[in-house]
Amino acid sequence: MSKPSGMPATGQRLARADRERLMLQAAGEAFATHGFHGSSMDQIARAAGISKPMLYRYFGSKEDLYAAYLRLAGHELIERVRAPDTSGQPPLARLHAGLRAFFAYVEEHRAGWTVLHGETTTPTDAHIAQEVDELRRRIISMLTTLFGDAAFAHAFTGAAESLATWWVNQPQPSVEQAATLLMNIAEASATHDRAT
Amino acid sequence: MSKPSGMPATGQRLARADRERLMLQAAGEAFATHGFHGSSMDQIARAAGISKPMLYRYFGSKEDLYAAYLRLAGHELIERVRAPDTSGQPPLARLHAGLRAFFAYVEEHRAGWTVLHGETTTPTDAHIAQEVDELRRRIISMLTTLFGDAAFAHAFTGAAESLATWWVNQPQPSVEQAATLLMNIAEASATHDRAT
Amino acid sequence: MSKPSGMPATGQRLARADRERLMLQAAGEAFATHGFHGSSMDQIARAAGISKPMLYRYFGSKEDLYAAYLRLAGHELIERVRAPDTSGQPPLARLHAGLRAFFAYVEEHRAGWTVLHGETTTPTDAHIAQEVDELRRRIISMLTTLFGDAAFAHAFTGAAESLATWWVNQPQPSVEQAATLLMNIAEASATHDRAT
Amino acid sequence: MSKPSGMPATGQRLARADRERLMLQAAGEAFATHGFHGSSMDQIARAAGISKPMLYRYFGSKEDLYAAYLRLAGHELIERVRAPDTSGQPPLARLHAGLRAFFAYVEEHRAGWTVLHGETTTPTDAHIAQEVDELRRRIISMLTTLFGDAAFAHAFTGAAESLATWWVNQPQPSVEQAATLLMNIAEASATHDRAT
DNA sequence: TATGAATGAGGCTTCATTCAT
DNA sequence: CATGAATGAAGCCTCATTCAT
Repeated sequence: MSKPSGMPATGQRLARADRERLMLQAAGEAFATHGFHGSSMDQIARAAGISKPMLYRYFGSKEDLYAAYLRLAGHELIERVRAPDTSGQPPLARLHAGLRAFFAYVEEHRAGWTVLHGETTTPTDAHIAQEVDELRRRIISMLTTLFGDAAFAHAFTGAAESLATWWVNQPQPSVEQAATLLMNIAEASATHDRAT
Repeated sequence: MSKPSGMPATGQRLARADRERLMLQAAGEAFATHGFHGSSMDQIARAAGISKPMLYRYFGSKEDLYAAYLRLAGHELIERVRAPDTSGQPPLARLHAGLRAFFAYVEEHRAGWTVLHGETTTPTDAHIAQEVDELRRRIISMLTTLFGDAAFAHAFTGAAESLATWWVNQPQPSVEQAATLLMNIAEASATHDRAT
Repeated sequence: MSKPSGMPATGQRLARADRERLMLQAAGEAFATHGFHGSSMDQIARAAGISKPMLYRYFGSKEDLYAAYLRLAGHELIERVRAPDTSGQPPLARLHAGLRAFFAYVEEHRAGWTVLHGETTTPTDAHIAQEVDELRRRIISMLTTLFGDAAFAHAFTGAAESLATWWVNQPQPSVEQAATLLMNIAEASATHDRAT
Repeated sequence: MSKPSGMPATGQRLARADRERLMLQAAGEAFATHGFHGSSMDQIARAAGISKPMLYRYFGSKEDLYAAYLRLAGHELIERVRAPDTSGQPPLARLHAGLRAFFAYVEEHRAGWTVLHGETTTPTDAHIAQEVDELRRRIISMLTTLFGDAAFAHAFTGAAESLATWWVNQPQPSVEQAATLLMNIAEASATHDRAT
């Protein structure tokens, strides 16, 4: 019952939360690397160091496991983007902070981003696609308000996504540079629009 | 073997090219709708109105069929983008023409675009991913030359892709508007850069 | 390779009907011996000398295979009982003929009878139970008309079933004796009832 | 271990016998409702309000649990049939009493009867089948002695079983009527036989 | 004692792929 | 050339059974 302190049991018994985290991480890695269909429950279980039935006990089915991972990644991304306290700052400053947070998330959770992004373009499950779409829509909706143009919001989002995916594989990715690049687009367009 | 001219035989014998086109179209439709793993050779064969062994005789394997479709779509896209004779015009005018051609392609070949775009983010096969990447790289490389900035080129490409995917599902998509939006970004950024 | 004559191909290719018959026979043997849950599709396929996917191509699922076998057995039983031309004969004579036919069927198709009888008392599938029940109900309904007593009809049916199941395992089962025994019950009861 | 008297402890500790009874009842309900294969140890444990390892500690395995329940039901049935003191009465009077007791048992222990009857036709386990057969054989043997005809004894037993199973689902089942019906068969046959 | 947590083994099902006609 | 028929391999999922607390 009592454990040394702070650390999960060394044996096979882990606290539910720890186990779950482990499984999700293994699953995420697999999904990001081989895609949903390319990952087998056997592989994932082995990678997580547990047996298949555990996956089913915790998540119910392969699709549910996928959904759980996607939801986790989505929440983490949102958490991250929301974290910086930008209340009271002008819109573009808030955008800048959001972009920095976004790129930071992508850098730290490459698997999460890969799966999220993949789901955006090649939905695996209708039920899930909706949820991911919802996430993306929320972001785009915010940008639409900011820019006053839905089409531009979509373009801008795509720019961020594409840039993130490429940039994270660069030798020396710098969050600041990526964010700044997008800020330039945002500002320039704003200026341009006003000018036109 | 070869037929006199123009019209295919009325019987079962179709010119190899015609038959191939048929299969590829059916395959593309399936891949775009259900994804690679969601499409079975049985379905595709039935949709193409031929038997499964035919598919194998013509394409060798499911992955090769997929690759063939991808290559076809890629070629058509490139053809399209290259078609307008813009020699002698200034770079931005050429870009504008290219964007118009790109959006026109997406509008006309939704399946092709869906598969191409999907493959961009969720590679099905390492071997194939490379080829699609090659295609994308060529485009991005052109843009890099044009803009003088690889990162911006990636962002711009993502903007175009994302915009295309969203825009093609709009009630009244207008090629001109979409192209113009992106031109604004390109010009604004150019201006902005110079200003900064 | 070459076939004697009049006989289906000795190789792997059999006419659909022949194959189907073979599979059903193997399945019936298995179901009768180990029950539905005790029989695996692997076993059945092996016993039928074919591969598992064939079973699925022909029958769709394990339950459907079971249903198909049950239906076949049921039809054969009914065919058999209906076969003797007893039109114009008195009811008891017709009953006698029916009983003879029933026992003959049980003797010749032990597996079929075992599965049919088993399904009567321990339904495997609700959907199927209904069908088998329907069969039994038809028989009981006829007997009810004949005897003018539903309860007696049920008792009589049970007597026949139980007798059949036991009798078929006797060293020298004689259809005639079994049928006669039941006729005695039928006649005696009729007599008795009238007397009471 | 043993508790002072009469009432079980209020805590978790139940007398072994009580606990066992509880488990067997839950198991019987499950087996009667979903069959042997349709009942999972998880379900049974949950229904009994205890944990799975308890089931294993008490009964060893699923089959043993099943066997235990079958044995219990068998014993209860026999107890019941033997209970009426019919010593010194004529054989048919004893038969009548036995039938009444049998139908009463079926009415009160539907689950027990369902499982017993099911096992008669679709044996779950060879080892168990033998035991149930033994039970049935004892009854049939008695009847054989009574009627002087093994075949008739089997038929009669089947009649009783079938009648019982049907009759217990009737709106107003009456033990007396069911028993009387079978007595008629018995007497009539006796009369008939003598007459023939 | 009593249990939540964990697993080995096996079953159903589906494909991509290939014979044999 | 064209195809219906056939299969090996693999994946998802469940369950009886057992640790380790």
